[in-house]
Amino acid sequence: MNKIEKIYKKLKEKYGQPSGQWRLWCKKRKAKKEREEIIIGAILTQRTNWKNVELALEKLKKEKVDSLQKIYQLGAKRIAPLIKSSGFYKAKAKYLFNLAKFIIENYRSLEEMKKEKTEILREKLLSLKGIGFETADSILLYALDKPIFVIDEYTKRLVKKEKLSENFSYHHLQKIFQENLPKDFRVYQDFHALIVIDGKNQQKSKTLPV
DNA sequence: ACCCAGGTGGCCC
DNA sequence: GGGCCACATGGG
Repeated sequence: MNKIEKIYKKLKEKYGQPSGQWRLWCKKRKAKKEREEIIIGAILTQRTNWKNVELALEKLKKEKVDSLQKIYQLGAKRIAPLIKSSGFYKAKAKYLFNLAKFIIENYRSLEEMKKEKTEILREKLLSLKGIGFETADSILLYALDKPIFVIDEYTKRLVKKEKLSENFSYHHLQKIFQENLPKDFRVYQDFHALIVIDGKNQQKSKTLPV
């Protein structure tokens, strides 16, 4: 067992079977198992507290804007006021609309989208404005169950802490994780979820008085 | 009153 | 390839 796998095992022992915890942590997002909401959340959470994203998702739900189709119909201008709480809301409204438009016009549904080859899909997502590596990979992994490891701020902190690499470029870190783990989207989903849970846990203990 | 949060694009050198 | 800034809100 390599070092990466050991860390995965350790986190699993510490926090239990992750999917349950993950679901607990982002209840709203996973409870309904709405893949479209995962996609919407992936945009809204950019450089933003998850709490503020939740407020925006609730607002969208309240206004019955609960699908990519609806976002596509409404357009960016009408989406913007609904997602204010997530910050950068004018930009994010455009990004969301563009993404919804891309998916609806090219695939009509996520099931159809899923059939496209992962590498092609990734390229296409990355070509959209507002979708960078992390957002593209989050969509591929969590909304489409593609075996692509997501690198985010928490993952970088883990790499630093465990001294897994000196090179912190996105591509390099992604390569390290993917080469040292079975190519299984469930493993990637669970592991990344655990990294986030552990990261938030560390943050919390850091702010508490000693 | 500050400071931060699960990023991204545009511009500069 | 890397450094810096705008994008904006809600919570500690």
